[in-house]
Amino acid sequence: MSIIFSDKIRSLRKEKKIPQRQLAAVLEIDTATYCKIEKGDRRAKREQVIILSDLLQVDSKELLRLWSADKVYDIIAEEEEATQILNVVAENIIKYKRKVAQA
Amino acid sequence: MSIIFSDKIRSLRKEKKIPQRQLAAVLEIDTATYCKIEKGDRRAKREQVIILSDLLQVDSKELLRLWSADKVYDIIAEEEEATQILNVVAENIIKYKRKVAQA
DNA sequence: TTTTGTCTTGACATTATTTGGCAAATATAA
DNA sequence: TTATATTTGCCAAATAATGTCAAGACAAAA
Repeated sequence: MSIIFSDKIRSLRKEKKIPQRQLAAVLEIDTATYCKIEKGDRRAKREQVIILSDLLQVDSKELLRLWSADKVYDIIAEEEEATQILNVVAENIIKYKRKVAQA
Repeated sequence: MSIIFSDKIRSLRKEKKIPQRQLAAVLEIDTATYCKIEKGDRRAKREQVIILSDLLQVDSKELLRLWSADKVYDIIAEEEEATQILNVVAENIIKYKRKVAQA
């Protein structure tokens, strides 16, 4: 798994000197589970990311961006044409936006 | 589900006037399953994409690119910051490449 | 309209993947 | 050492994805 997201929350947590236990408690999950999230072994849930952004005092949009990026990265990391794939996606997002604008 | 990939194979198939039944046979799946792949209800497997590129006489790299793009699109389509997410991913790909180059 | 072949859909069982917790192990700090 | 924090392996439960069957829809031709 990728570490784009997990690296970020780990460094933020250490910065603020909060133990995993404490964040895990608020998220209502086991410490072990939280640990795995921070190591990139488990994926946080969307709502958890939002709660975390609050606890770690960081913009939730930024954290969600990294969280999504992580998922994308996992898909294309092994592909040789990773960058081209991103281009294809970008094109299609634009295409879709046009469609929506028309409607 | 997204249609970046499915639209492509559908138009190629129609161009060549091949019935779904025939492609399904080579892929050793049910016609219904193939239909769903072409409608974007089911995901083709990697090997199936390669077989398809052969049957449809198209570069397998191109088809795989669309196939991957589809998966990525599904993840970020609902996100408001879709484009920014792609940027984050692109940055991290570059970062990783640097690391590999160093090693 | 009926027939024929093609395509599509929904429901379902099967399989694969992901999840969270527990307990034990390891690391770090006091 | 003792206490606290983090990590790991393993399991069961939950969730998601897959493929098939059977039935329906659709289109072209007879």
